[in-house]
Parts: sequence; C-alpha cells; structure tokens
Amino acid sequence: MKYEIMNDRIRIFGKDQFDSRDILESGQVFRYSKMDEKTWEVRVSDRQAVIVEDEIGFEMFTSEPHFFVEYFDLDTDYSEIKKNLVWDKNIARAIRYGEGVRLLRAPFFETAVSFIISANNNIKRIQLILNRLCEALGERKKSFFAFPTVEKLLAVDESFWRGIGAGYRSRYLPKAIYALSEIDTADFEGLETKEIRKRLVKLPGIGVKVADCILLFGVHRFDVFPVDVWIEKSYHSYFESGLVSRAKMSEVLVQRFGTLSGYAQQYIYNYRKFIQ
DNA sequence: CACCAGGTCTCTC
DNA sequence: GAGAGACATGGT
Repeated sequence: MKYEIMNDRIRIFGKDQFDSRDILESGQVFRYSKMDEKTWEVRVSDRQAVIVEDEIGFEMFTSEPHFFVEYFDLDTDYSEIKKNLVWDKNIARAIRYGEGVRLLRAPFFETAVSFIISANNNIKRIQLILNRLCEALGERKKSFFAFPTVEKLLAVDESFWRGIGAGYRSRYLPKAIYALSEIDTADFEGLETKEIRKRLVKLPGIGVKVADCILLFGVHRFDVFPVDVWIEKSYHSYFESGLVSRAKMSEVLVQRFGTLSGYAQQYIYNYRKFIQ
C-alpha cells in the first residue's frame, strides 16, 4: 500500500485498502471515537492517532508514525488478500461493502483484557468499561488516558472491576490478568495456533471465541475464524440453517479459507448489519 | 417492560 | 461431548 512517513504524520494514498470506519468499527478495537464524518481518533497502549479523510486518501496525525505503520500493518498488500478470497460470493460482497478493512496488529496484553470484557457484551458497553478502566488506572496523557500497565492491573481485585461495570466478568479478570502477565509472547513463536489456543482457553473468562479473537488481533495468527452471534447468523444465512455448534462452524470455515480465515472473518463481521 | 450484546462456566445426561 | 441455565449491565 502506498504511504509516506513524515515526523508527525503518515500520508496514505488512495482509499481502496484503508478506511477509518471499516477498520475501527469492525469490532477488533474498542478505544476509538468518531469525531466527525471525516475524522477518527484511536488509542492503543499509551499512544494515540487522529485520522482525517481527504480527497486523495487519509492523513494520520501522530507523534509515533512508525508505531502506527506497524499497528495498521501498512506494509501488507490487501489487494493480494482480496484476490484470493473473492472466489467466495459472500466474502466478495462483504469486500465490496468494506474494501478498506484491515487487520490491526494490536498488542497482546491489551487485546486479551479487552476481549475477556467483550464476552456476551455489546461494543458500546465494552467501550464504556474500557474507558472507565483507562481513566481509573491509566497514565494521564495530554488528551487521553493510556491503557493501564500490567503492574497497575495486577494490583486491583474483583471489586474494582465490579466498580467500573464489568459485571460477572469481574470474577475472572484478576486471575486471568495474573496468568497473562506470566506469558511471554516470544514463546508463541514456533507454536501451532492450536497449541496457543489450548493454553489461552485454560485462563478464566477465555473460551474458544475470545481465544480466537486474541489469536487474530493480538497474536496475529490468521488461521482462525472467531464465531460470535453475528458470524453465527451469517453462517446460517450463507451455508446451512440447521443445528451446528459454533465450534463446528469455526472448523468448517477455517477448512474453507485456510490461512486467510482471519481476513475473511473480518470482512464478514464488518458486513454484519446487512445479514438478514 | 422485555430483549440483546464479538460467551463462558457449571451442571446434567 | 452435547445441551440447558445462570450470569451483570447499559442500550433500545
């Protein structure tokens, strides 16, 4: 993808492989806000970027351009990925709807905590809880709060999570955070995706779906197809309407899309509101 | 007032 | 291993 780095911004040329809305509103990140029709803001760990759409593409304002080149995976060519997915009519339609979808390379720990909170929850409330979390424990920056450090998160108990509205997930979070803090993601290198999933689902509050989201967004494994309520609906309308478990759906879909499963899933999820 | 949301856990068969 | 119910909470 064509882009240019300056010391306080990134200039992105064209709109066929990058769109703020498609990327930020496709449920892979929760700490973002839409400022107006052309302007979006996103926060990740202790950094922030503001993205403005213009005639020729997008301009991303940030003091850490290299960090965001990596985060938005700007060196990956999505035209190649799309080319290898459009044989499926449903994915092709979803790609046409949201051609600017990209998979973020989000940090492991923040992604894991966020997706534990995401379980049986809606995006608005996930955002609300994460914002309260950052305001309570995150470092105060000029115009936003950072995601809390591991040390800060290790220091709070169940009642803290109840206090910020995390609900019944509050029971899982302290133990899960301790276990996550013991993980060195460098140890994942060389491991099969299935093996990492097996380790993640041992943690409280992490089932197969949450583990797959962590694998996709936080570990950058693409041979996964997280199945949530929306993907379940589209599976029924696209494939079969009979009784199938989510585990079986995910298995069938990964069989179908292989190492591009994560991308296929993201295009479909972004298209979710238009499926029956 | 119900019903729903990027599910997980526990108990039962 | 599959199926049923409970579970916090804010939005519609």
